[in-house]
Amino acid sequence: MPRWEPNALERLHTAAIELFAEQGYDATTAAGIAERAGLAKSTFFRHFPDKREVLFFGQEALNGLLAAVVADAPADATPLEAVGAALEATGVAFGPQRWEAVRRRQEIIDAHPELRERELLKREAMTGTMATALRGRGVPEPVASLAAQLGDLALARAYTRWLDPASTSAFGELTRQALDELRSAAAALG
Amino acid sequence: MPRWEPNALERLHTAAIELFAEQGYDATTAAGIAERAGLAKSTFFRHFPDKREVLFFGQEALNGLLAAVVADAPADATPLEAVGAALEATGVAFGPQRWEAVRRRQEIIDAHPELRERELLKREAMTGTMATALRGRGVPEPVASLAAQLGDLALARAYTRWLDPASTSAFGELTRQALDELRSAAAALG
DNA sequence: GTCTATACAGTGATAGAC
DNA sequence: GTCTATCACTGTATAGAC
Repeated sequence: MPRWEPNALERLHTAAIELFAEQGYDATTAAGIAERAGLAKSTFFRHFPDKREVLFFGQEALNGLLAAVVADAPADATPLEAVGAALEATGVAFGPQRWEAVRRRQEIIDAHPELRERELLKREAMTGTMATALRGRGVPEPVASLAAQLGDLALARAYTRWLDPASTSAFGELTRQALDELRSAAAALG
Repeated sequence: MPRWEPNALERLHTAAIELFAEQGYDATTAAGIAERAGLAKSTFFRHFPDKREVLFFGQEALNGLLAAVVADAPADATPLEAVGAALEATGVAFGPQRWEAVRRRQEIIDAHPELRERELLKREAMTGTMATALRGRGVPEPVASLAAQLGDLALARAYTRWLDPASTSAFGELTRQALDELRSAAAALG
């Protein structure tokens, strides 16, 4: 029997979500999260570089997924088709049963500029990942960056629609639709 | 004669730049900046909401400029033409005599993730400003957001080139060139 | 209306022990 | 990998000086 319970990281994540819901983000301290998880404050900071990061748990995995899907797209796929495949793949994180949790999390982020900042950094990382993967496919600049940016914008628009209580479409359908709209708009721009 | 020296805000800004150059960003405290400026720590936080913000002094003015130029573009200008005019207008902040200061500032930002975050937030604000101004011209979504994003990407690419010591072009020329490249790439995407 | 003084909660880092 | 303990610094709040 170990001297401490395993899965400290996940317990901290869960405890944080609970406390944010109960007390709000600001009123919740890192020490309080650790306590709820049965750990010490310093243990929190060992697992998460700062308090904000606990809300972006799992983002790195999503990044790896994006890179893999873009890289593994058919050789004759256009840049936008490869990006579209990547966006659809992110749907694994946005099943119907996760809607409520995702919505609550996003409300917290939207209400706190410091969390908006962190979110933008994560989005930039995702966009950069897609651009790099596209260049790995031989797509030249500035096409790679542009396609990745279009993907980022499409993902953001799909995400917003998915969170809209009035919407009923699956996430994959929304990303496809958003990217289509943007491709048409791009073609009409110049 | 006033009981205190005027321009506290600018003095703080100048002192901060100096100390960042001398000691690095991390080793410089808000109290140290205030002391160098002949002020108290609490006065620093009266002028800047946090330590990072001292490096983004004047960003709001640039935002207002973007909005005005997009709004005042000729009635028959396309969305990208309006955006192009806005990007060229930002050139006032990037004259040759400011190159060294801008370069030093950017080196500090690039070396500190927390400053990268703040930079992304400012960029998003600029992009949002342009998109809103375009909608004000009657440009529908998602064209307005797309054009603004293209502008953001063009600005970023022009900025990077302008900071490249090997480059000699004026900022306005670089923005025009970057936006042209992106328009071509967008047309070729789908 | 701008600055100062002081006290305070919380973050995040660090060092040493189990 | 975790704990305790300590610490500098950030950022807020308050009350007051000029």
